[in-house]
Amino acid sequence: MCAAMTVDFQLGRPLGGARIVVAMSGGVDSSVVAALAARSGAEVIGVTLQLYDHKAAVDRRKACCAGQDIYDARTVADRLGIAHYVFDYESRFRDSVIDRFADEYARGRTPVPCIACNQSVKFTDLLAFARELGADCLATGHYVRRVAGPRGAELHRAADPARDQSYFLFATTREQLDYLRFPLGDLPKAAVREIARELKLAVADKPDSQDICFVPDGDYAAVVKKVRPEAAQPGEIVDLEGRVLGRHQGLIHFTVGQRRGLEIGGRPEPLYVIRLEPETKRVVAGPKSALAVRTAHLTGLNWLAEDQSAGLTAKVRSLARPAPVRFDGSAVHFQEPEFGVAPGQAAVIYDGGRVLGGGWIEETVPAELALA
RNA sequence: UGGGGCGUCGCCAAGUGGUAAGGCACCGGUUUUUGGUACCGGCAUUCGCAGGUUCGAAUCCUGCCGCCCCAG
Repeated sequence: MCAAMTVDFQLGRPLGGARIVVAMSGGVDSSVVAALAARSGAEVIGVTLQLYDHKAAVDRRKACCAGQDIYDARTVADRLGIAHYVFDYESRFRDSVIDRFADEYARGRTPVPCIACNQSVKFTDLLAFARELGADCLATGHYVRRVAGPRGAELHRAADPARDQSYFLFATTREQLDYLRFPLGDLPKAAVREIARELKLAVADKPDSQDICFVPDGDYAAVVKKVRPEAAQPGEIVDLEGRVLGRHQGLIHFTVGQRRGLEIGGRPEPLYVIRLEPETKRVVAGPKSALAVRTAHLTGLNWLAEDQSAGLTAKVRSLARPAPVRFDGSAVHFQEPEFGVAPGQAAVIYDGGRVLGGGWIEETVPAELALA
């Protein structure tokens, strides 16, 4: 058995009498968390949430929390000999995640449903439920580190930078973080799969989840259209001077920074979506240089640290390398122009590996204007 | 129906006798618990059409068709 088989659940007391609730999605990661918890000696309760109609997603093996995944989670729980509950959170998920997702697109913004889901369904509803069960903590399979600091729990990037999911957790409150545990934050993905194989978990070789879990076939626009039919109005594609370049089949198909899908050729440089204008239904397109952004104004700020001093970095998308920024209390100012910063996305602020907090991007200031 | 110019992939465009560059668009893949970006790969046996010259033509000649400009 490898050393990783033992993890610290940071409970500050013997695990013998402890109770841990594990959020089990049916994937490898949360299955391994459940396994590690079961090994710790604590009483473990696995909980799986049914989030959307699994009939529509029956073939979505890569997604999470539909029929097959619930079955997988149960199978793992049975193998581990832990209790397992499945709860129907469909309506809650629809209200707080899917509808919000559609509303944002209808407003010409680009939502991050995974953050909305963590904020509401997972870290509010499920967390409250875990408390009701008398659990000492709620453990999840997120790749992020919870570090006990001098002033309480801190949120840090995962040890494996390629897997880090801290971007999706910026909105976690201190109170939630206090109760949450992320046993995988120190492990490389390969080690997690290794553990799953050693324990002969049926999900050991299950593909990683990707894309938006409730969107079949990657066609998110179809979901938006279904929820907000009026959001699919066609309109004009114009250049920065307002000249009409073409037409589009609805703002919901576009996001700031997007290149493909405009279907406008015959020019020397690629064309990118510079901004969306929901009032006029116009997509404004331009050269890459017009995407350069110097400042992003944030709303819905959440802070996990007291200190917001200089020397910070920020990410405006999960996969980006953190970029040096200055934060003035409501906006981040990029040292170097940042490209493809879309309203509706999150800006997450770091101090080295630690997540200090972040907010939702309300609007951005083009680099050219910022210089003026 | 005088003169001139042009017609090469969906768009722009190299190539003027030696066997079809490139860009944009599009398609596919890689990456990825958001959207997107980026990267990699694919994409005209054929050059308005029909003949002719030539070992060989998109490139030369002839005719036709179409478009543009200047004159009328």
